[in-house]
Amino acid sequence: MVKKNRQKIEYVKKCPECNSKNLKKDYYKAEIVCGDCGLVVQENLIDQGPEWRAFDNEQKQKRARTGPPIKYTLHDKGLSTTFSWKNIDAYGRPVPTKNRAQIYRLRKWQRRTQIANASERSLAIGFAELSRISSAMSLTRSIREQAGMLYRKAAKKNLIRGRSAKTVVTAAIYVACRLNNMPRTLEEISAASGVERKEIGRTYRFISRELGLKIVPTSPMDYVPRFCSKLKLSQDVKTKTIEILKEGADKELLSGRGPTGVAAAVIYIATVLCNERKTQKKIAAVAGVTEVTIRNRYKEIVDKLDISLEL
DNA sequence: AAGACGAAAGTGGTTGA
DNA sequence: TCAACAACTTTCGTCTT
Repeated sequence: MVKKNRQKIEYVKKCPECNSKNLKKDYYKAEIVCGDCGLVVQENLIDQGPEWRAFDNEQKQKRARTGPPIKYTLHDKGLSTTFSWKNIDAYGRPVPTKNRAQIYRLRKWQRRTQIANASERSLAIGFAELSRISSAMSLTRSIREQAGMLYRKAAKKNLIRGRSAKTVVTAAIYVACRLNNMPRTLEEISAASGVERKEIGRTYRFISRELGLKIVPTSPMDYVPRFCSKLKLSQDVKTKTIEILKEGADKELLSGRGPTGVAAAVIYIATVLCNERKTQKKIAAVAGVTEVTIRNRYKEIVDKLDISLEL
């Protein structure tokens, strides 16, 4: 359902003369006229609606020349100016009656300029959150944009209802990373965004299903460059790792295993082979798995590929 | 003392009846 | 809806460097 963007003016409801509710708005003469007795009940009417009409969302977007104010801070936690509903001034004195009407108008416009409507608002919150998280994770521009696009799509499909904007944005980032073959682990994204891991996973599954995204399972290869550089490993190790992974993929012994665990184990093997040994603990920390998993994987791989690791 | 190893029990999510 | 299940984690004792 599309919400009307038009602001409601507080119109007179009944004709004071004949009590008829049959009032007609006349935007050309800018007045409200009683449909029964012809009395002009309100003058100087301002037509706050657009002069065009739109019959669907696309038209609405095309024709709208203005949007909500692009000031993210307005949507930030209490950073924006608000008017108290109480009729007292900054010193706690009651506002004189003659100024009340003015204050009332100020309040009204304050509200109106801040929030165009609920969906625009959550969009703004989302984008503010998006830029925060993506810079914390130093994501590339194209991933940011894709995440933004996904978020917009999700918003259009009303998928955010019942979820927090932040969670949906976070899930969008996760998806965008995967689509660009630059996967991040759920832990990494969780750390940068402050959203719980399982919450991200749930939301990510939900939006990828609803938006009909085809997401291929991640390959351990995608993690290698990032993990290696975090561990400050040489190019030799990286090359070796990729080599082993390719061989492993050919023999189909990597399927069904967590890609991060496999990547970590193969990196471990490569460091040993290249005499650049890192502890399992360090690799495990970078990859977000436990040492035990590394051990299990690398035993399997060494067995199947006949790699001898003399120490 | 730190790292590596492995057994055993626990966890969260998927699957199939 | 529930139990079975696979992958992975946690925990902990033991061995190795």
